[in-house]
Amino acid sequence: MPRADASTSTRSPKWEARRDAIVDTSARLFAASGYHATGLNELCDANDLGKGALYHYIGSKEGLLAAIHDRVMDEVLLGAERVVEAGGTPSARLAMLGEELLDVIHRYPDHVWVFLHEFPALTGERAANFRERRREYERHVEEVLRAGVDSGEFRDLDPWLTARAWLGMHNYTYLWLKPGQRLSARDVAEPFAQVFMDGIRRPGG
Amino acid sequence: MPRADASTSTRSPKWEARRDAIVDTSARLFAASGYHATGLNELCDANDLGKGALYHYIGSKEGLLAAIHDRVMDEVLLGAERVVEAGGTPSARLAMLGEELLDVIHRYPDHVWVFLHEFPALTGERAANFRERRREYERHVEEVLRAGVDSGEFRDLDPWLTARAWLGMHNYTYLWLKPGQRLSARDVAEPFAQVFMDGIRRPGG
DNA sequence: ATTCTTGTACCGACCGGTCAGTCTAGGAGT
DNA sequence: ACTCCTAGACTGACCGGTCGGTACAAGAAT
Repeated sequence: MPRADASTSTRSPKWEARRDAIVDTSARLFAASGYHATGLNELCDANDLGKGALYHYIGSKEGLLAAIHDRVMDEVLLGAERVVEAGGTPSARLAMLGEELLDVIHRYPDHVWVFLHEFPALTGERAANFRERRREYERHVEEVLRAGVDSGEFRDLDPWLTARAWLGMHNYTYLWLKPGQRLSARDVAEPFAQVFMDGIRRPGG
Repeated sequence: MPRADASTSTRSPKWEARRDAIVDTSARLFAASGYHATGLNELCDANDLGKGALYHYIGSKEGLLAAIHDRVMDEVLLGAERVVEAGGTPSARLAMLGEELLDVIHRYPDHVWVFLHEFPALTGERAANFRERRREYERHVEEVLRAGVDSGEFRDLDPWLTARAWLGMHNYTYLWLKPGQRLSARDVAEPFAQVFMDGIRRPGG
């Protein structure tokens, strides 16, 4: 639940800012060509840095990939926590969860693209950490669905399976939901919520 | 609409069969480690072939990737055509479309994984061909939704956006829908159809 | 004021290794 | 004898990553 590396940072704010910029720029390259297909030299060119300087900031290529993942997961889990704090009926919470998720996808299209395509490239502890945070988010969704079934607001559905349907519907927008396009995050979140909510509400509700 | 290379094949049936086997085996490797991360030598080992023999069948690494894509798209479009031939109400057609799609994902989990993760690695004509066939399938979905709106069976929704919701919900199952697991394609298709259909049906229908 | 010290930011040549793909030579089937 | 198929040595490019060293700014010591 805390941020990726939190307060253990021993670096200057300037260093952190530069690193963040590198992460963002690199996410764009990875999204455009893929993680393995993007070479260190391309990353250096795009960031206006030599290899030595780049490694001064990122440690390793996989560290850079992990930083991109962390950025997305930080935002997504923060959104989920806001939903928990806001409370409300299961329907309201599910709708807000959708808004928050689509907002992240809309604001970080490159990071999300990389995360959905390249997560298998993470290894060891980094892979385990990522999987755990992803599962944590999925549990939030399942929890809301379970609450709705228990309260009778939703019909008697399988929370796990229904969560997968919900996640697919929303995550898959990474292919076409981009800033500066026709549709905003809210333009999509609303009709999606309407379809999904009508689809799972108890008929007599 | 026709198969990928159709009758232009000048090769023997034995050659075709061997090639198909290579495509299937390689799809497994690509799905496990990624296209760029899987080397030619690994492909040779897995297929029990030297580099010369492998290239006799695949032409190039990207040709192999394209063959995996074609296999999926052949099946998916074939399913869509069966739906068109079967006819029926928009609801019935959409449900059948879902069954067919999940059946392909369930039967070709590796191919689908590769296709959803690595399609940006296709270049030139191969990329254009793939995009066209993908769009063709998406148009099938939009068409059914439009028909449902026109007939009054579905409420007045945006066919394009709703098709994306439907596609996401179904395609995203590639992450967990595998043969030999708890859930069959039909086990998933049915509840998915129920959620989606209730979500888009006209209230008074 | 001036030298010295320290640490951060940075460069790019260079390392061993691996990549996709080619080529030569020959075995197997007809 | 001819075609089809196959192995694996080989090529040149490129890979991720390291390393020796430079530039510079901020203190500290004189």
